[in-house]
Parts: sequence; structure tokens; C-alpha cells
Amino acid sequence: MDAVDRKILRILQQDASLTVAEIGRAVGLSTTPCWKRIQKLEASGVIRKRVAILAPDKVGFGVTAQVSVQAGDHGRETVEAFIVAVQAMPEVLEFQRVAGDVDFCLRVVTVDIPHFEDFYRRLTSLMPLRRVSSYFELQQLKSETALPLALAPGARLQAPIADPAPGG
Amino acid sequence: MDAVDRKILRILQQDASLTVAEIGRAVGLSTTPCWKRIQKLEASGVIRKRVAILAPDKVGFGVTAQVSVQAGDHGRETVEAFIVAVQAMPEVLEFQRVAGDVDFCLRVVTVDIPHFEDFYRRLTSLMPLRRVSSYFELQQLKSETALPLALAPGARLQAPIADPAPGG
DNA sequence: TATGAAACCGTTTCTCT
DNA sequence: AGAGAAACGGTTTCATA
Repeated sequence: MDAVDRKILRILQQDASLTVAEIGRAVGLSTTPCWKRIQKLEASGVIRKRVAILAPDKVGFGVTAQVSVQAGDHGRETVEAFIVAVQAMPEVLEFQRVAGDVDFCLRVVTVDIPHFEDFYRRLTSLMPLRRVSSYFELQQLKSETALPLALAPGARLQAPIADPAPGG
Repeated sequence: MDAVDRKILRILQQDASLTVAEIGRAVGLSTTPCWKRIQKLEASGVIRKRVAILAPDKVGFGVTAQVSVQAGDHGRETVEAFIVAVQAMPEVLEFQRVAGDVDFCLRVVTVDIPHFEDFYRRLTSLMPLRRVSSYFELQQLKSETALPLALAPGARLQAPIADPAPGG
């Protein structure tokens, strides 16, 4: 993966609806080699998928929360069952095991506070937990799905991507 | 927005590389009306954008962390400058003001621990902070960009989307 | 608001450098 | 590896119900 591949990825992370010809123009390549590079990036799993990002408020989700969980002192099997159950909860978008003074972090969306309370009740009844903290989002200050490729190993620091000039 | 629109959105959130004809087939519509609905969902801002999702490890990001920040007792202007500075830090993917015993939550990616230390030093020198907690991700248990539309107001509970049958 | 046919344009393949 | 031309297929428009 070279600098041109990284440029392509930076563009596709920002807007995957551009045509191959437009992307090629932006990275200084004609459509065929640009298309071949994209195919390779998809085949090798660097590009995992292409998705549509929705506006949570426009589909009725008013609450998003960060939840930290400290597990009680339970056996491996209990914790594994907990993990499977949490993974299956649709309101959980992100779920990770972490190192620190908590064991798990979750990012949760719900329609409103009563729905969150219902979620919370279901979560805490899965297994006895030592501590659970919920942080409700008051203001979304930044939300990115794009990885900062300018910081990736091998990247020369680059300026942000300019739109391809309309006049060519 | 009706049940068909929600079906379309559920599909597009999962895989935005499907053709309009395929999506139409999955929701029981021919391509033209399906295409019109997608256009409307884009125009109204329900669909914010289409993006490529990359594999962090394949581009060299080995560390992702959740960082909680409790602000010191500072004036509005100091905090606003802090917010602007954090928004500009490329390693910060998510950044929100929250209610609870911390003030801000961040989701951060870096190449490795030394790079995280560098980030941490820059973050903590922006403004005196009362407390900063970092939780390093040990295991990604779930990672979704798709909102759980089955829980959205107005949604009848629906089964997961089946792939359109290969044979037609 | 849905459909099918047709026009248009982007993607994919092929050939050549 | 990259370029350009051609074939293919998906998108977008149009006419119609």
C-alpha cells in the first residue's frame, strides 16, 4: 500500500458515492488503474464495507449514552454469556472489553429516556455488576467514521483532500 | 417515512454497495420507485452520507481508547477553546459533551502506545483538567454504524433482512 | 405512487504501452 | 503498473397507468 492507495482511502472514507473517474482524477490516475487499486483494497480487506450513515434524530433516536460496566467477580462462563447477550441487544452500537478501572464500555442509542431505562434494567439484570456508569450525550462535538490516515505508519503528512476542480 | 423506507434504510446501513434493483427486490418494489425513495431520503438528510469503513489494524492503528475528561473549574471561553482544539485533533474520532460525573467522552485511535502517550500529553496540556481516565480497548466485541431501526418510533418489530435469493 | 422501456453514464474488461 | 477504447450493466428519465 503506497501513498496513492492512502489517498484513495482518504477519499472513500469521506464519500463513497464518488465515481471511480472522479477519484482517479483526484489522485492523478485514469479510471482503470484507480479501479484496480480499489478492487485490491476491497479484496485485501482494507476496505471492510460501504455503508450509509443516517441522522439519528431524523429516524427518532433522541438518546445516546456511553455506559461503563465493572463486572462482579464471576466465572468465565457467566461473563461470556453476558458478552453474547449484550452483543445481541440492538441498542448497543459499540461494545468493547477494556483495560482500566472498568471492564466494558458500551455506546448505546435509544428513542428516549424511558427506553433507556428499560435498556438499563435489561442490561443490569443479565449478571450482577459491581458498578455501572451512564454518561448521556448532551452535545455531539465530533463524530467520525474515517480513520486519520495522515497519522498511519508510512504516511507523509498531507493536506486535507481538495475537491477536484470543477473546471478540470 | 413508512415501513418501506425503513426497510431500504436498514439495507443501506448494512451495505451501500447494493444496486437499486437489488434493494428494490428486497423491499418488493421495482427499481424506479425504490430509486425515488432513496433520492428523497438523501435529500431530506435522513441518509447523511455514504462512506467506506476501513479495518483499523490493516492501516496500522493498533490502539483505540475511550477517554473521559472532567474539566477543571474554568470559564466558558477556556472550555470553548478546549473543544475547538480537541475537535481538530485527528486521533479523536468521537467527542461528546456528556452529563454525569465526567464532562467529555472521547474515542481515540493511535498507531501504538507511544503515540497515545504523545496524544495524551497534548490533550492534557490544552487546559488544566480535574481528572482524565483512559480505557484501552482489549477486544472489540461489537462495532456498528447502523442504527437499530427496528426500535425506531413507528417501526413494527421486524426480522433481520434476508439476502435477496440468488435464484431470483 | 408504481411500472416498464429507453437513454445515459459509470464500471469493468480488454488491448496496448 | 498505467492508459484508452469498447462492452456491459446500473442509474436515471420518460411515458403510462
